[in-house]
Amino acid sequence: MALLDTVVMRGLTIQGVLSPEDKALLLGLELNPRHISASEELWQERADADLFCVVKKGWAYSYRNLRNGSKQILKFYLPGDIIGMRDFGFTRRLSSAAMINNGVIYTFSYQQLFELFGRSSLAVGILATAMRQQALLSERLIYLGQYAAHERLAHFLYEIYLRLKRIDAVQDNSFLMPLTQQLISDALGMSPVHVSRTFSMLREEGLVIRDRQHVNLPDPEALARLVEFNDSYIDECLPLTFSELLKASP
Amino acid sequence: MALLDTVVMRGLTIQGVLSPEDKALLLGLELNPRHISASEELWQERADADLFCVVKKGWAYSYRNLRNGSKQILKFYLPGDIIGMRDFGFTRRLSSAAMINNGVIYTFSYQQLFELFGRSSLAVGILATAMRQQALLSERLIYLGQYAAHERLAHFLYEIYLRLKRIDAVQDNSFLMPLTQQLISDALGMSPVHVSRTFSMLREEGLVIRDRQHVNLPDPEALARLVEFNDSYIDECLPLTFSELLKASP
DNA sequence: TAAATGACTTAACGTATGTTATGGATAATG
DNA sequence: CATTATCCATAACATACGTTAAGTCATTTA
Repeated sequence: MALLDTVVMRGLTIQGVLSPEDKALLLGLELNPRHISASEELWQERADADLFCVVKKGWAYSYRNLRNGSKQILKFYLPGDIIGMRDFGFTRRLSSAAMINNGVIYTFSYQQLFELFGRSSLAVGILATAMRQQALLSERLIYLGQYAAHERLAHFLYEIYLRLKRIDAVQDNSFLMPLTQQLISDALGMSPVHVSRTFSMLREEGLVIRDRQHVNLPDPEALARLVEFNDSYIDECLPLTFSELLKASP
Repeated sequence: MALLDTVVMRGLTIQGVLSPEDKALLLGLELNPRHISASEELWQERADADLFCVVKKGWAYSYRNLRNGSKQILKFYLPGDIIGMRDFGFTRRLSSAAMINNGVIYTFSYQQLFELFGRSSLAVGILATAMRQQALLSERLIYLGQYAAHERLAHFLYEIYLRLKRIDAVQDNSFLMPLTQQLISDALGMSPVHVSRTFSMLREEGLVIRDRQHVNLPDPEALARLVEFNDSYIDECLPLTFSELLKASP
């Protein structure tokens, strides 16, 4: 019932691509229906990520509480939607989730999902990559939604800095960034003129020194303090539980 | 070399969870290095989605051109990043992609990715679900970045409308939406007061009638025309090529 | 029934950001 | 070398949106 009710599984079923064994697998999953009352939390940010749910009844949403007191909602979940796939491939939740009104959900452990993959480490790795990309995207969404121009630009530069550092393209806190201010403005949802203004601001505060494509961050940690940087989404390792499972399998 | 260079594969390798066969599989992939010059396009929105790439050298970006002449950049790609996973599970590209400076990429067909999954239809289905979720998120990012309040709200309402229609929760263009304006404001990145103002605007234009949780869209198509609604990301079927492949396999 | 609470509307005012314009520096082109 | 285009900085002005506040209506609680 439950997992088969979800949108994609329905798509697969309709097209007849699910083998009888696959269907049996899905139908054989343990069903744990939970009744949740309005505004009750399913989990909090940073909690252990070990399960996902299918909404049977009611609306839910996932969100991030921000330092400045505001919050950004990432998604509303309607009946049939899957909550919590986002965190597959991470050890901890990247966002909180809560019911909006009274409802019913079915929960499934990541381990069950894992077994659906036939313990193929490649498939798991690819899904985890995809989820990490999504985490980057979510982070940008949060910044577009909730922060002012200078915070968005600071966050952007710090993200680029971290990603370049991972591939050894940063030396002495300097790196090459082949982007025009026009491109940056198209990414951050602001006008090119305001990107220029904002760069000037950051320069005056001694946070960013830039000459054409050469960018220097005199004090990256100061930038990181200015923005609310969630470094967990950069982390590149699969949860330990996964590697244990994979190693244990034939 | 190429796929193994990517971030997650590196993670898997380090943790020793990739079996020798998996590694052989990855190493055995055909390598098609392509030299791409600055600002050359990799593909355009709505082109056939049949491959993804790994960036070896240079920067690239994916973006959407919008009706109002602006564009929203979804992501910058640095060496080691994978471009084009986003569209796995769709028949056509949801966004364009282009190089920023001169560079080199390796291309892989979705078919190759497909075979890495051992043709497990479940694994493919789950990845496709995940990619569809990501598409929804991208769409929201685009709206947060580029559109004014009334367009964001209109887009939001139309998305909810479509999603509810799919689960038969719309009757006579009316549905129940258990959201406060506070929640909507947290989702759309605007103040609750401005959500109210914007609802008034849409009401005066005869686009949205609302009484508490009851929402009526007298003319959904008019709403859809107001916003630039990309309905391809709602479509729930796997590309036909995939189901053919799956059916053909044992 | 009265009081209190929460959701919403509308108004007044302030501000961050968009828009348009101009000039200067650098790079590309003939 | 001259010319042209591109990128960037800064200024003046316009506006969409945030903030604060006050008032209405419905719902809950006493």
